[in-house]
Amino acid sequence: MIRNPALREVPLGIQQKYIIVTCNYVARELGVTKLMSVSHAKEKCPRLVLVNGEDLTHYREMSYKVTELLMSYTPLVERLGFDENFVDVTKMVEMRLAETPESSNLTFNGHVYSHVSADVEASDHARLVIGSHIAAELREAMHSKLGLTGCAGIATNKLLAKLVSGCFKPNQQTSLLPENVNDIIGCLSNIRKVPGVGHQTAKRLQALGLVSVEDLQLFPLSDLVKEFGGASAQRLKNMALGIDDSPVTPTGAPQSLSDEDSFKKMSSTKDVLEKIRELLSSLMERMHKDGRQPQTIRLTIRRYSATNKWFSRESRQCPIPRDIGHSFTSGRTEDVVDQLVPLAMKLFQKMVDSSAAFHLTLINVCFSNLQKRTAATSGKGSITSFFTQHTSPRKTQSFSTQDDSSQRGDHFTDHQFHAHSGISQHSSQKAATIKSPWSSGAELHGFNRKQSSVVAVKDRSLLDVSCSTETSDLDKNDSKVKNRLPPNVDPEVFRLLPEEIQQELLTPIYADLLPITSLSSADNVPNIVKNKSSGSRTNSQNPNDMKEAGNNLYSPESQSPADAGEKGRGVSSLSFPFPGNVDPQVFSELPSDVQMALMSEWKQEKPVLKNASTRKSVRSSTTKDRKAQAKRSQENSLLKYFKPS
DNA sequence: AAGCAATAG
DNA sequence: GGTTCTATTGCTT
Repeated sequence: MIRNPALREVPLGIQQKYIIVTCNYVARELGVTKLMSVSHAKEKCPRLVLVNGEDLTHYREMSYKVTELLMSYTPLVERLGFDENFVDVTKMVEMRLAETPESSNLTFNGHVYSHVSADVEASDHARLVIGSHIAAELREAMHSKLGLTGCAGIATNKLLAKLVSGCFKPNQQTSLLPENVNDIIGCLSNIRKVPGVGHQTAKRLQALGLVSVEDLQLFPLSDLVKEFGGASAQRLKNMALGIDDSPVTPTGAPQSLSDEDSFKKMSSTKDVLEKIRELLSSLMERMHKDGRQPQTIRLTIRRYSATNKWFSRESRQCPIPRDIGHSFTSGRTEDVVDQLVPLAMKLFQKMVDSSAAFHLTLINVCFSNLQKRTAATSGKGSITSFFTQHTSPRKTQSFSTQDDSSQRGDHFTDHQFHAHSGISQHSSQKAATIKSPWSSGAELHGFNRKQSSVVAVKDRSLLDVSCSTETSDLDKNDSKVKNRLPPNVDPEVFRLLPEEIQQELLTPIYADLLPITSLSSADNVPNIVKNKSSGSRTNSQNPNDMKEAGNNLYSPESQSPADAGEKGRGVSSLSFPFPGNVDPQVFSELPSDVQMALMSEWKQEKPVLKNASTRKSVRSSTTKDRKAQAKRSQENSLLKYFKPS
């Protein structure tokens, strides 16, 4: 965050080690790009002002302030990195819709993908329109309360919200209509641009001859299954079609805190010890503010290798002994550090034979398995007290109401309008892939971050807001499955029934007698808005007026999936073990993605369902449990009853 | 539970 | 695609 307005007018670069991880627009105009080496940048722009961005403290803190601000509107906020958030605004949209008169002026706030927004018949997209208004409000709140600008994308699922968020860059927002889904995703020239498809996956796809999204859309699912297994294959295919039923899962407090440093060369045990002590000290300070206690410590290293195979990190971890854990609470952090250093050195020795020569290029120390402290001591408006408080009253909800997931978008801006006529597909794609830029706004700031974000600039943060809007049409296979359960049967109750009874309830014949739950009413599709903020803080903002945001959490409701699945095809031709307790008739009527998931499980490829509820873990359930729960409620607890015994 | 790969910003 | 500094999820043992 650049607090000094004067720096906004000067070419500025954020430096980490010998690299410019990001820079403002002024610098860009002078030829500086992200990830450029400092020496190269200086050649291009001798007057480039450099700011060290290795310490992420302020950036991280601002990042959480953004998430907290969004959570003051709804608990359904999922972080993606430090500068993006997905917000499921389905419920908010429904509430507003219920109280908006038929005749109100419905017009999109911001851009509408591939349309001139004023020309769109907004009444056909009431939910998305409301979602766009909410996104604008969230962006405005970020600006007025935190001094940040950013982008937002409003769509019916996370994948789409993210893709559309980058269409209009600095500080703007864009909504995606269901009829334009294929326009935004189908024309991506490279599959790599699809969120979730990284290098490795792209390589494997390329080996199959698939490069563009369209290639993937047209590729037979059965062939994809051979390469990736059922569950992954279906996920890939769905993504290529713009289908994403993953829920916006509240992130909550972080599950681990780590600190690392990279260097050209470290080859003495003494240096290693000093570095470990340094990393532990700063980590302890963070842990102290967090208020929780780690139960596990992990040390990671990266060794130099001539074969430029920078990759691979190696790590060793171990539990933190009880007694040390105790001094955590009361003790001064430096005392704890003194006790942890030898522990960490033991881990180091497990990986490196210090009697021989070694050459490290990075050391990372991580605290994980974070446990809440006993009530008395926590307190203070720390970040985590905010997140941990509501750990959960999340009740799983019943199927029939489905609300679901949303997506996100990014960009903030004050709205605008637009004019532009068709957005060129190509250019928009490009923007989308670049993604996270913080764009700085034109007027207020100037920082822009793009992909790698990291950084240093503390000010900026971003968020994605997702909201839901209309759904309609996609028939969701999920809905069909859900509909197999009598509407008045609570799924949680259902799963407690004896298996035979369950089977009976699921028998097609029986199912046909059941009333179809109301849902398919066309309007249940969720929308998602995603928001990204970019940041620079406007100048006179008072950074400390956040007070405790914490307490206004609403009790979360579970979400349900929103999108449609795709028509499955020849799943039955595959050979796989068919568990005896499964009725083939029932199986054949399941949506293809569910069939795939089950088959994967039977084949033990990719278990789709994780450990079912039987975990009585002592540890406070946090994000993970919440995710599992969200997923369960979304995936339909029916699946587990098909597991082979 | 430990370690690592993949993905992300 | 890699650079930096994180963080999460899901595999495999």
